[in-house]
Amino acid sequence: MQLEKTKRALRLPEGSEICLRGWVYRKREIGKKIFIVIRDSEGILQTVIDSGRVSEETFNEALKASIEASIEVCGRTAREPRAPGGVELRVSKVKVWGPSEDFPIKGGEGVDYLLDNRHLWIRSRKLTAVWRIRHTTLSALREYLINNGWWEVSPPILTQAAVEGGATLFKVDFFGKEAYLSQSAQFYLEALIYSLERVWSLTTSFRAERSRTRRHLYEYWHLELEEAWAEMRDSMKVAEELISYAISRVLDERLEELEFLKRDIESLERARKGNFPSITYDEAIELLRKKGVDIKWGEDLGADEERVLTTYFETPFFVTHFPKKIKSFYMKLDPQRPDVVLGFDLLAPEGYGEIIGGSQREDRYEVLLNRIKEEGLDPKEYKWYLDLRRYGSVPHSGFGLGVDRFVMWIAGLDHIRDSIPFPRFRDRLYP
RNA sequence: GCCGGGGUAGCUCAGCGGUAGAGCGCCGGGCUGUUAACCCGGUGGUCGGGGGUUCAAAUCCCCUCCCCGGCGCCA
Repeated sequence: MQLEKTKRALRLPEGSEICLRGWVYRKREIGKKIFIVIRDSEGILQTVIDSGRVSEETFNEALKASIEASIEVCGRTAREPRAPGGVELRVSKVKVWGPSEDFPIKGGEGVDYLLDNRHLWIRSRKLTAVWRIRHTTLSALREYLINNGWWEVSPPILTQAAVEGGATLFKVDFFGKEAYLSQSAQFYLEALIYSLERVWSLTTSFRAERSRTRRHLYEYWHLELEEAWAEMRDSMKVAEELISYAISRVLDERLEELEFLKRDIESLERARKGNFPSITYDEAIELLRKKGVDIKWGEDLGADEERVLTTYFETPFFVTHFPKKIKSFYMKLDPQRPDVVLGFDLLAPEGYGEIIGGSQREDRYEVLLNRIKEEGLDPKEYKWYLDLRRYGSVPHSGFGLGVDRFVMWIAGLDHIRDSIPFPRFRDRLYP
């Protein structure tokens, strides 16, 4: 008999003889019949073991198949309106591969308990749907870049210095020297454009900031890219195409999973079309004041401000030209207005907030050196980074995408922890 | 780091000075079409930890640990 997957089995002709391998998702014993709903990587399917039609030995084997036991069942498919999905498997043979002790997750458990049992909870149907959406998202992001002439490179994770400030780095012992886990590959990508011009990397980034929000991880997946000869607007165009392409692929390939998660598709359908609006920081301040928000020019946009701005747009939108005081030293100053930088954020709608941060980089040696000094940083720490402006500097721009946040928005999750199988956040290191 | 909420049975919670409770789970029994099956019976506790007040503390006070939500930081 043919080994099948649950999802395919639903579409086979009635009476097909097949075997299924999977895990016991639900089990109901009614008198002389046992209903076992089997779960595999594709979905679920109800199976029936009827004591009148199988040997006593087979029936007893089915009795042993407790929740989450791994089993193999063989039988004949049958249309059955009473079964979920309209098809069930009438079983002739049962084999328990790995029995299961009393499974700790029954339904109704709290957040803390589920996180302590994350290694078991990740097999839930909800999280499985997220993993599938995450896979397609990652695959689409890569595909876009590969098909559009971007070179994938591999920057280091162990680094010597900070990209932005030093307070938020995880320190590790590098044989007696202090080393840090990378919080961004940006500087390394900037170095690599002199060889490959358009480069990207997908790595974990680390931020040792004790965040208490639903949008922060200490260890997160960071897609970064950097392009030579590109101005800020060029980079924004790439961001828009990249995001809308990935959303489009997820809508095409993961509709079932989005529906299972009860995701409202409307917002994604609008985003797949691109054409993200763009406003300047100045315009953002103006819009906020119109809505009665008390904010002065020069103040950073916080969560409350982002929420208000979101009400103006139904797609992701850009905010550009921030005051230089609230942004990093490496962002290029606007030649027309040296009090603002050529930086941009991309904010997702529905309250999901910033998913991309990028900028044109300062490519003039003297200006960059002065900016480093202005920020009270030590130029010696940035020696090699400054060198890049001494040997054939070019205008260049780039950005970083928070992959987990992006997945969180696509899947409509209410917490970033569920966008990744084993989240590192708060004080959680187990499992 | 700051503000707020909370730790009581395996799980979710009620009880808030006077003999520790419910639902679910689990175990046993019944049932040949269940959908988180149902019905009957059974099982279940350092009331997060330490100290104090009191005749008496899960309950009041102090210290401490842990969890959740929000802000800040950002992606």
